[in-house]
Amino acid sequence: MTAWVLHVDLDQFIAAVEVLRRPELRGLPVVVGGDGDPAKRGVVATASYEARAFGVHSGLPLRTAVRRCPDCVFLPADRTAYEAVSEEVMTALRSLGAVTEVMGWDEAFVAVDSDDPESFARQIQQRIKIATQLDCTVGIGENRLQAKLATGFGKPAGIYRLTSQSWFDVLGGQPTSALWGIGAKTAGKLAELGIMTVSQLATADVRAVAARFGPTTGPWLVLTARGIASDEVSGEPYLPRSRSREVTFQQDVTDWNQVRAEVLEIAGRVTADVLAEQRPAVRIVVKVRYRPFFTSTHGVPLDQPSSERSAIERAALAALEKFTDRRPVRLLGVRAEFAGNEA
DNA sequence: TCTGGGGTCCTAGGACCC
DNA sequence: TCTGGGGTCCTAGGACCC
Repeated sequence: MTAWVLHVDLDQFIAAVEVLRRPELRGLPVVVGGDGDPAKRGVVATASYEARAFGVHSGLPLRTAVRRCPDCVFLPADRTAYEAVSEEVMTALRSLGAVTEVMGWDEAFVAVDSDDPESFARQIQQRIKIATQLDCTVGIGENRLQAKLATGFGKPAGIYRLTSQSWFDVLGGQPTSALWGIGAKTAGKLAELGIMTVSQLATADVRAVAARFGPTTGPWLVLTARGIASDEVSGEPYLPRSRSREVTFQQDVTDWNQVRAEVLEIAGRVTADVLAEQRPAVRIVVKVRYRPFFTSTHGVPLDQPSSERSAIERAALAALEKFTDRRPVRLLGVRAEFAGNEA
């Protein structure tokens, strides 16, 4: 028996949920995001494969998406619906009895001891399909990193195994940004060091990378390129570190009295989230995004841990007072932070 | 005709203490 | 007298991910 990590990833989850409850959309280019009006500020949350053929992808501004695909069906994001289906998916997954760590609405890691992990992966796909009619892809690896990256090679609806044996054959020549946790910025900095590919990063001088990225991140980058990572899958309940709410205004807010009023409104919603969490907040952070797109944050600790609306509102206003710039505001956010998890 | 919303983790720099 | 060095905590920002 060998210990494997499986990464389960639902295929175009949000679009698939929408098609499920509106079967007439099947086969059409569907774009979900914002409140469904592509003339407004907002970005694409998910695009169906048909919509992707028009160059529409997640993160794309809705206004750009509608220009690229005027015939796409635009739908509002419906968190409640996705959370409900996600719950069904994860329940089906857990019913197989393996340790399962949920990573979001549409992703989970599963720990499996088996000589035939592909067989277990097929069971996962069948169980989820029966429970929800949804397709998923399963990546198989010796650790979380390998499993996570394997999934990308199995889509859609497939199974793919990536191990230390095959790691460099599959990924060695790929750009460093193909790795989980390396984005455009880090790839750019690595390129300045002459490191372009996964193989080059894997064989790079750790000290040189650490000098550029710090004593924790540097060695982590090199290990990641070698396919080395934790194989731990936690079945413990998830404890959030923070809860936040934010709003992008359709028109920038210029009146600072209105800014204060909006912060109070958002703080009220955050309070509800904190109460639902049944753990007191210890710090409140306010985020302001000014026109055109400059973002800044300021926070204040609470005098004592609290879930009281008045305390959270007071702290949010105190944090807001730290902002001296009165330029027009396009986004406001309020975040409540919980105490760290003591072992 | 720009650039959502909800999260996590790491780093750098200043404050503060001995 | 013109200034050390280490450690820790806090804050703001950066980067990444779904």
